[in-house]
Amino acid sequence: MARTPSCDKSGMRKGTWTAEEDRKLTAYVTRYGCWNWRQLPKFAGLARCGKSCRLRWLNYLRPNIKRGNYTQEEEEIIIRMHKKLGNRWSTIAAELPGRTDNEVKNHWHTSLKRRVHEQNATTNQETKVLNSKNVESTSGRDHVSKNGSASLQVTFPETSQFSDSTGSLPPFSSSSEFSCISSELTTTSSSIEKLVFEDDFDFLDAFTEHVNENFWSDSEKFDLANISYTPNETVMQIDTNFALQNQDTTQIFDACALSPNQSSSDSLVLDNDLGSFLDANTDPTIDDFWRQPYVTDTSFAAESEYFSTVYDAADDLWSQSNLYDEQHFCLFYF
DNA sequence: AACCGTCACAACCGCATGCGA
DNA sequence: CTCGCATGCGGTTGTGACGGT
Repeated sequence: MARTPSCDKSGMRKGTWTAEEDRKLTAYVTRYGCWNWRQLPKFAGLARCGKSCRLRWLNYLRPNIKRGNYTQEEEEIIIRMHKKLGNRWSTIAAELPGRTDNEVKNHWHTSLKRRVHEQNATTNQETKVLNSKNVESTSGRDHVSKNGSASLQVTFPETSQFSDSTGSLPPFSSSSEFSCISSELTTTSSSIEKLVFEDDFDFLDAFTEHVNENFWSDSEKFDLANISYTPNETVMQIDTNFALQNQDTTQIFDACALSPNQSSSDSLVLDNDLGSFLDANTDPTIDDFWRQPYVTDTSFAAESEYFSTVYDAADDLWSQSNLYDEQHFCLFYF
């Protein structure tokens, strides 16, 4: 599940992220945003490449990441969209709030792919059986039990799915077959008539929207009660225009508090001077995190032309805005 | 207890794409 | 238009967990 930490040629760490690294990355990104992934690890005190930081943030540390087992609805969406789009994992993941493309991809490869394959195999086999029975029987009574009940198995073409026009059927069957049992074959026939064949899984769209609508407001799944966060919006930007235009969206929560930080790995992160910015703010509380004066060793920053530019921009922003008050957090507070 | 195969998933890698200079 | 950089995306790999023998 985890990789053994190692270093590449340039001294960058690779492999499993430690709790300490997670803490540093989370603290930095939630405070300063992902303004430049390549430069970010240097300022965050991480001996990681920017790519690794980005991946770790997007796939694990980012707020509102949904973890744990997939619901049946989620799996149905994945199957439906994969059938429609193929391996476009990011697009598929976009339909599943809180799930990452990496997670969806893994889940597909580890369980859904095989399941779909088995279903298709079953479907093909049943198609053959049904075809042979059709040849043998002219009555259409496929299965008639001793008590008189009839079972009609309908195999759908691979590119089609069914829906119930009455809405009484579940949106998707866990099996590729639909079995309808009735005491009267005529009843069976009328049930079949209710089926609406479609070229795709469009019948699931409404269901999908239903899930999406309720997902973010379900405070029992996530502690969102006091969080104002737009999922598709970068939390913080070192961009004065952005910040000034988005003051209403700048309330933020302390992602440190939400960070899993549950890795059992030993803390192997390489300490360096660049990480010292965190030392003054270890274990901040949700209430006071953004109001704490930001004390850091900026001695290294003077050597960085980029950071100087950022500093100037922040200073300019500071003089123009009132971001640092009870309602908003402070982008920079030196 | 030791070995082995499989599973789950975090993380890496390389290529594609977008964008600004 | 071209180039270089940053980021996004999908394929693949590595590793711990776990169950079976």
